[in-house]
Amino acid sequence: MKAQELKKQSSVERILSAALEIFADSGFEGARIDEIAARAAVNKAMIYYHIGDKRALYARVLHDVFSDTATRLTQRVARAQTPVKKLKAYIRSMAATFEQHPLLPPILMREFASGGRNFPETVAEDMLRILDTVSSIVKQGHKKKVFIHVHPLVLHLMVVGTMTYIRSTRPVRQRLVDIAEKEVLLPESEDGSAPLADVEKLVLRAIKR
Amino acid sequence: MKAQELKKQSSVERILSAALEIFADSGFEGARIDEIAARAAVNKAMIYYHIGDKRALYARVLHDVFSDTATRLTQRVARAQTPVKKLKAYIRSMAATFEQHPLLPPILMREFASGGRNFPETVAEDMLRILDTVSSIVKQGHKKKVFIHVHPLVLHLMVVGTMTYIRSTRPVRQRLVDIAEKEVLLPESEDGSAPLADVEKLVLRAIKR
DNA sequence: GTTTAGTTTAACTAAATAGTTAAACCATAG
DNA sequence: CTATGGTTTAACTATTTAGTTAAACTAAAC
Repeated sequence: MKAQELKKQSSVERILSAALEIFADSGFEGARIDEIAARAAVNKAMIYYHIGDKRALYARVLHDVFSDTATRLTQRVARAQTPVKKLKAYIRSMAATFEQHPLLPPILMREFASGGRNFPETVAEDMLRILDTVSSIVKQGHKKKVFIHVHPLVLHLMVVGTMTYIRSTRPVRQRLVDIAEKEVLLPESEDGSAPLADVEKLVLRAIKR
Repeated sequence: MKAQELKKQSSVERILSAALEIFADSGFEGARIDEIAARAAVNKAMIYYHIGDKRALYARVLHDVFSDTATRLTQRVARAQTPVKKLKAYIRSMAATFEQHPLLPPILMREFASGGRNFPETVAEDMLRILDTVSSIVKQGHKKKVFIHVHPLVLHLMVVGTMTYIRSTRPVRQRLVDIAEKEVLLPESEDGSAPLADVEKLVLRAIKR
């Protein structure tokens, strides 16, 4: 690859990385283009030159973060044989997504709080595919008398809600520790994975017959 | 009460109500003082005169919304006798809070996404009291061999996460319906309460021995 | 009717903000 | 070395935004 292309790619990657962090931290409206440029160590005109305006930048960031989430989840679930295994595959796939994109939870939360008005269309379609998958798992499991009857949406929101809250509330909880020494932090090395094992265990117990 | 005081109170109430809606919809940074004033049908200088700057307004709104949440929850739980009844009391009290303050979920989600940097100190203290209560319920239940061992924080985030997601994702889900006729809306009359019955049932099943 | 204190307003200020532009710079081709 | 196209930059523009102020208005006290 030409040095010039590498140079461009480096700039674009730094811009996207900085944008993701700042959109996650401040939301679309609260994010400042100058701040993104400063964090990417580029002149802000480069953002407009390489990517586009603020909204185009945001859409690009969301696209990158959501990229293949639904596809990977549905494929992983398809490979599992039994409803219980499918459910575990679904939960683990969601957990892997958040593991790979730790800044996704705050972005999801803000978008949900805003009615998803900044979501690209592809993200909406991906959500439908994921819900279809969850619906299929739950219905199969109920049919085989392995799961109780549960609304797939409630189950999905329980899984996503719990995982994103565990991840996103950590700074707030750290603040609580500064107020009073309390069990509000989960073990450091586990905030990414072990609580998600808890989530899997609790969810399975919730719906298994 | 004097007519002048009534007039003032009316203005202040309209300002606070408009501010709550707009802070819920756009967050602290995304909210516009001119928009809040327009919605309250007041000149924006009145906001500064009666309440203060943007941050003071936000703190006031949060204070009003969080008002007594922790107190009412701890009192309600204290009145229950058994761990199972205490757990139900806790879940129902959270549900009642969100029922009474439907704009609280999006505000909570944004604040958590922002590390709670705009939370007043009293809110942080209230969260600790709530977590203490949940911890006590879970420990008593485990001691009496009614509940499995579960980290109280994970349980609490599961309850709050599920409830706030159910409430806050409704506009996004409505948009999904516009894309494809799918079961992504919960029954209209139930979006406030029946899913919360589901949450109670699922949570109980998750941790009961 | 006058005075007073509180409420409300139009107009304003200073700073912040997204976005643009012409020019400088740089790597590559010839 | 020169020309070219792409990248980067400093400076800029227009608009938005939070916050302020002096004056007008209003209700109540005297």
